[in-house]
Amino acid sequence: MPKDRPTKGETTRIAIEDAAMNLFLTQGYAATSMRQIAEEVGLALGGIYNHFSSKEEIFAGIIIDKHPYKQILPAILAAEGATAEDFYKNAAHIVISEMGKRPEFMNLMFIELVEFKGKHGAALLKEIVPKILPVFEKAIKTRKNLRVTNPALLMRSFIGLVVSYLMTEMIISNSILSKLMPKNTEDAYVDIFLHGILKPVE
Amino acid sequence: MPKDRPTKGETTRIAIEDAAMNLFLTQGYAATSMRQIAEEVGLALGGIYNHFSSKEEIFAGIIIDKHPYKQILPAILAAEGATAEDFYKNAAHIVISEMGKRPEFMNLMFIELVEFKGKHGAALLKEIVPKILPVFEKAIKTRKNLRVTNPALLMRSFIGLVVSYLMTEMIISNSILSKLMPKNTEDAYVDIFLHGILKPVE
DNA sequence: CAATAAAAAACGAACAGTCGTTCATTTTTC
DNA sequence: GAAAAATGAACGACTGTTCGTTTTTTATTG
Repeated sequence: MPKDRPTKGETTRIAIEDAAMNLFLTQGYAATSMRQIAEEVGLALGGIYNHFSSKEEIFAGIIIDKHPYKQILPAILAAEGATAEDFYKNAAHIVISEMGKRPEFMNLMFIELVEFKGKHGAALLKEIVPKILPVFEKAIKTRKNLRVTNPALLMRSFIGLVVSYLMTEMIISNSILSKLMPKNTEDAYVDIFLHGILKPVE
Repeated sequence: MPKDRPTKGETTRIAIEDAAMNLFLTQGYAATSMRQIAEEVGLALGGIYNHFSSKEEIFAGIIIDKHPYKQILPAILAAEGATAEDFYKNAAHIVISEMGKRPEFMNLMFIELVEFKGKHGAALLKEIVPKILPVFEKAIKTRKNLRVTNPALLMRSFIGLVVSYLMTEMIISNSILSKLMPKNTEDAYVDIFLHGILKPVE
């Protein structure tokens, strides 16, 4: 059954989200006006309100529809076959590199936290968690060399690894600290997650 | 020599920063107006501009003057005497607990990233890094059981640990994931930093 | 201690915009 | 021909900043 071609309304709705996202990312949420969004889409100001009932609703739509986890998730699942060490190493590199390609999305999530205190982020998690958690559950069951056996904790620390790497990268990149960093910081950072900062007892 | 009592201007300047900080934290930066700040201080709108030349300058002043690292730093330095493992465990708990007492400051740094793309954060790092980096340098020199021997990397991953814990805590606290978390997540999280997620090879 | 002059601080009105949202009306799509 | 989409004007309110003026504070004299 061939998919119906999208209606005019659906096309416009997507165009509004695209334009608004670019403006939010480059200028911030509060600094972006509905007039700017309308102009970018090629619409009169009032026309937007046929598709979204408010500025906040546009933002919420973007968070759900445009988050890169939709591209990242299949890549993580494909990395599942290797050893536990390789799996986490590969998965971490995939996520960091995919998110690194779209550093704006970190900004989008920060905007979410600052402007809406996590309201829309919780909705996103509700969608993502059930899809990702089983990956960690399975990894724990099939791999015997994991110290961490709680799936939620493992997942949280994995997300924490990625978030903290990307966030410190953002903070540090303009500062004096970047000169002090070793090359291959990403590898070293992932390695700390895998092996910790301590030598094993001898 | 007794310290001169503060001048009227200094007192007012601090009052403005206090009022503005509370408003920025509860309402966000963009949503807070100069009129609100003035009213909170008990000042006419124009009076603020005798102390700060712009809204952004107020924010920059807050970042420098009010950041809790001034309270946290001495506590970290006091934890220096123990073993490497104890030191990082204690230090992490201190920072997490001190920052946890003021979760608003995470928000303040997010606002900084979103609104000013790290501009004022870099100024803060310039002040903090020279004070903290020696702690990690000394720890590496005097403790032999550290796998990580680059001070900047060790410091970054330590900051990353704290940031990622606090941030995932913020994100998760309203979501379904919080129900799945084990008790003592903070301990377990710090433990992953210390020992990694993998068992040592046997 | 008291009178002073200069500097700092506070006032309050005004400027020149921008903002999100609404709505009756017309046009386009289905 | 009914429903959806687009129009464009209007509303009422709020924005950061400036500036001439008045008041208060501060430091220096007698």
